[in-house]
Amino acid sequence: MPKYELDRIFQALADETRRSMVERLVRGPASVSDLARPLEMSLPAVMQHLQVLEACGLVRSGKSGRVRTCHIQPEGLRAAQEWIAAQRTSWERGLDRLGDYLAEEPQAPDQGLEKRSTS
Amino acid sequence: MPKYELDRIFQALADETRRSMVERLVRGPASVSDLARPLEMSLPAVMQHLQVLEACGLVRSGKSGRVRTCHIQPEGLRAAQEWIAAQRTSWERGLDRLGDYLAEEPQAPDQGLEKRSTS
DNA sequence: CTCATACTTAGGCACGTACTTAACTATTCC
DNA sequence: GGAATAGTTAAGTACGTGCCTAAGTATGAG
Repeated sequence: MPKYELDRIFQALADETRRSMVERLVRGPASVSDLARPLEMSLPAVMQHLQVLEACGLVRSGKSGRVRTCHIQPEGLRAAQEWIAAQRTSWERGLDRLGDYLAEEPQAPDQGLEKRSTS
Repeated sequence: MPKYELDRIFQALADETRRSMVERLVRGPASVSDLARPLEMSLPAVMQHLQVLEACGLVRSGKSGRVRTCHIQPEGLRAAQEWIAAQRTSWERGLDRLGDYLAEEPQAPDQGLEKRSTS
């Protein structure tokens, strides 16, 4: 799991066309033409989006005859979701600590753990 | 919730610097200088990343005196996480259907619901 | 063999992104 | 008031992204 994997995964998901390709592929495998049909753009453009999705590991594909069949690889989605979940958890822990602080010390506004411009 | 919000949110998260700013901000508010200190880049560069995070609604900030204090706005993280969760759910439903299919019709390989090249 | 299908490659263009340095504005401290 | 602090604006550069058209390759059908 290389360090810049999340860069590439989020980058891949940052495009409506590629998200719609993912939305299609979670329902089952599809050929390149299947993916291209609803997308008002040229086939080479679809191929490029597909390459982005493959480069970050979200999609895999293999060729059989003249048809390339694509299927999703859900591991990358899980990694992205987990990063977001970790941030939201951390944020909620912060709210809890704030709650504790307000509950425990309603009249002793402690100060001294904060940022002091160390420069 | 405009249609291209997810574009901007995923785009914002597709950068290690901005993710590290989010990781900092989920632990509590911070000034621009606080955000910049661990980031080996100029202050204007940090400002630009901050603007990206604000433009997609992940962060808000306000100025008091000469200090701008930034804090996270978790709504966007939730929206991104939910899109991913929906795809993963859809994918898992597909696995379930496949399991049902294999369990119900182990010797009658039904065909006819699949993609037929309609072109 | 011949033709249509299903990609694939190459090249090019417009625009976007991630920085930089230099110069400027507002606040706070002495 | 004058200097340090915190942030902001402007302009420029290098590289990345998302499309296109045109021309190619490989496979399947007749």
